[in-house]
Amino acid sequence: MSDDRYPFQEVEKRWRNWWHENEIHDVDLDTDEEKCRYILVMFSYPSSSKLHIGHWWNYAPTDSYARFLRMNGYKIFEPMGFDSFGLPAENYAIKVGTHPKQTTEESIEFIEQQLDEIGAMYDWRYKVVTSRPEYYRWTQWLFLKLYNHGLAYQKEGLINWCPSCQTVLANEQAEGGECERCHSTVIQRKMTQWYFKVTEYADKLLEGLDEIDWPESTKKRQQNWIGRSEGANIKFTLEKSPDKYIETFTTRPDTLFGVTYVVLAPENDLAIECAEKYSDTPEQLQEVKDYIQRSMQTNEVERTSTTREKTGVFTGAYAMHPLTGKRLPIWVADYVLGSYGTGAVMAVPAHDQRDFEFAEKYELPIQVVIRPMDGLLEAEEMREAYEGPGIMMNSEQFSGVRSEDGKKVIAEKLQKLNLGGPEITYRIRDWSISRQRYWGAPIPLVHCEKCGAVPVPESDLPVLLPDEIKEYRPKGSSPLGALSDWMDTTCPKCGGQARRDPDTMDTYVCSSFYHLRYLAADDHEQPFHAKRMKKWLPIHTYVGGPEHSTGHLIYFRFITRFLHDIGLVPVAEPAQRLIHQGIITHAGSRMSKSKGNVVNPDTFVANYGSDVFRMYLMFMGDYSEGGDWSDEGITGVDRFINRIWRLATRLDGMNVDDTFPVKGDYTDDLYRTLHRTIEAVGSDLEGFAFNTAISRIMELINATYLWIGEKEDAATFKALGRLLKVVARLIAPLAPHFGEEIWHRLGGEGSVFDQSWPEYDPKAMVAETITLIVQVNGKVRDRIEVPTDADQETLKTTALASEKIQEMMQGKQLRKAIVVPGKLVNLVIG
RNA sequence: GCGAGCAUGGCGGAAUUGGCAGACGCGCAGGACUUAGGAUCCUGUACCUCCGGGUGUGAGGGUUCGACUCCCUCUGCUCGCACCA
Repeated sequence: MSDDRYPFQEVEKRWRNWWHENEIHDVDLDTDEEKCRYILVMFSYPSSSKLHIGHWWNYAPTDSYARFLRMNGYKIFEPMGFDSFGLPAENYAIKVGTHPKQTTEESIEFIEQQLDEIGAMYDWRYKVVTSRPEYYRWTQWLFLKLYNHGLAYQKEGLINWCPSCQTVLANEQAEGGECERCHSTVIQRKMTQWYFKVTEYADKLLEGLDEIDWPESTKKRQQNWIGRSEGANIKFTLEKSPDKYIETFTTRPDTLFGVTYVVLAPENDLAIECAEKYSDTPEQLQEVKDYIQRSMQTNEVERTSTTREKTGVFTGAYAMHPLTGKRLPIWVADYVLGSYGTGAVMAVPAHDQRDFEFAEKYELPIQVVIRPMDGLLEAEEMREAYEGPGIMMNSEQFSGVRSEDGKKVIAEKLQKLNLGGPEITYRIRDWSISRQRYWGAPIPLVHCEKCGAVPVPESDLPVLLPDEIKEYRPKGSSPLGALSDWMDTTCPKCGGQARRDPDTMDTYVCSSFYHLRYLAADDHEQPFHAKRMKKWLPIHTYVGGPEHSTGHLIYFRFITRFLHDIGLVPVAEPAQRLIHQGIITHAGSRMSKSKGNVVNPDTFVANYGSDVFRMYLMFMGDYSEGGDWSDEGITGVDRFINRIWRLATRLDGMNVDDTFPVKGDYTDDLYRTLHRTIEAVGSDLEGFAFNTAISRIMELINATYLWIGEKEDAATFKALGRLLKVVARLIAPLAPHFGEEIWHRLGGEGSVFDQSWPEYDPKAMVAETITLIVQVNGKVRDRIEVPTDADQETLKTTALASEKIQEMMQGKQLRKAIVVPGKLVNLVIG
């Protein structure tokens, strides 16, 4: 390593210390400043003590963006904290055989140091750590608020159970029937659990999507996840017990006359009841029981596979058609889900493919009631269901009505008969939040024999998670349940004997309000800080992975809206703009230990420095698309930094004034490039286009090298110094230590991050001449220098006057000339 | 199965939204400096070529004076959703 190399080790350490000592990153949350922006990146969970490349990819560019805004005159709040409760932290503790509190606190300390190495502007005075009592006190407070507003409730129901993690999972954590953490197959279990009524907010969450600047794909995913369906609720009374009925939900009430049977989900308790009490053929009971037993054991993935052949059994009972009174056999089949709608459907084989397949298999009748607008439909000739719109037929007085209108009319008719009516159903389920694990916020509730479930009074919060626990490993029920000292308590209502709720809360509860808590992290008296929220919310830009689209990003919108509705938070939507980071691959595939292609940031930070490492990450590709890591590629950024370094060190000992570069001191070309670069870097950074921002600065430096050549005179150096002072500001957000170093080396006063972003002059970006492209029949044939302000006619005649063009025109006719001012002339000849 | 996105040199990737394809970087080649160069600086680098030019943005077609960009068909990859009634 030669002497003139940029000494990043010393420089980076020096500036980090200087920033800390001079409180450069401290933000005054109570400022009166108007221009304030809250920039947030999703916090990390300390599952070990090392930052991986994904963390860098997430945090460094976000920080660069925040620094850029700061230089544009904004006060920036860019906090960081730790999502330290939950499975990753706990599993790590179990792996190393140490108490989770200890491993978590140690990890946090290490990670904090490593985060510091990134050189981000975090103001650690506003750190949140979700596993500390001063934080989870408010997690519990939130639970009580939801409880008091009727949005937290307890019920027995089927839940997702991960046999390996030994805990309940929310639907969002068990997508595809797999545990989000360990990828074990999730099984269904009946348990009593606490739920938050996110379903109550389904419509509000959908509507809110229109107001926010989030990726369309993410909005779509949330829409699908919430899954709003408009339709009707229809009741089918039981033949043998007319006061009882089966409730179904359908989006196609217009097909009601085509119902030929009714299907119950195996989970529906009516199934056994029908077979037991209302069956014509009671001997089938055992068969029904066996079927239900079997399908309950089938796992979710298998059961919901679309390719699987449908199965079912007849219960022996019949229901009555609400309008015709016809007898309809009641079946049990597992293609009907217990968790959606009412857990029962009216089957219309002619107009629903699933019912069609089932009817074919079990030889149930197919009744056509909708015909296409311009055709006929015969049941005997059908190969598949007709699911399109059309005209109602075989539907008594409704025949001839268009199916779209029929939906409404039928639903209204049923409402009059008190046999149903219009209904909206959602796919989203209430959020189950009880976890049978140790490392989480205890649910602030006690169970009293006399009074039932009683919330812990707010003044008694936090309900501390006991440290003294021998066995915190999961065992199927909460480890806290075995701590009788902790479990036994008195009822806050009657003072009698009571037991605590042994479960802890899902960590998504912790992260559902952390963005609000950051703003009051120094305040231990109240959960939120009204004045600061008014100033700083909503989050201007929120950065995190797309994998949180239907988890955290729904919960944190839900909780923010809830708190807004009860008047505690000034905004309904937490984040105005959302940006997803892409995935960093290596050698073309995702990094994983098993593939052995994991890139360790520490190695590269040690060899090239934090700035070069973060800048190469940003240079690799589009932020939202990610990029492919290359061990060789990083040398390009390293060279680039050193090229600037060598220019700057030429000026050592020289006094550089603060004058902005003056036109005549450079070649016109370089001067123009300077202004163009300032403009482009600014707009690129605003749009998170770090890769092109960096390449622009590279171009400027390349042009500077060509301009300076061997020149060493004082005037040139003076001009170079002024130019580099602009470069220092341009590069500072991307390479903070380096930017600060260059700034000071050139005699800059104060932190470079307190300087204003350089201004460009639009006039200076325009050259006096442009290269006119002359095309013949769409192909480039000549390039001519012309004055920038030449009018269309001049451009045309200039093009026609070209020798090359004259040659090509020999014996041909000019048919048309398209002139694009400032760009090209296309001559159509033939 | 349904839906979305993507496909550009040896490689990572640009392209002001219909107007010079390949910016910037890696790699490679040549030159300069040098005891030396795996440092640095400069030049070149899509492909073919009879040196006139011709061909090129996954494949095929279309719209247009003009298409990486818009439309249709197909192929491949990535990611969602997946019996939601």
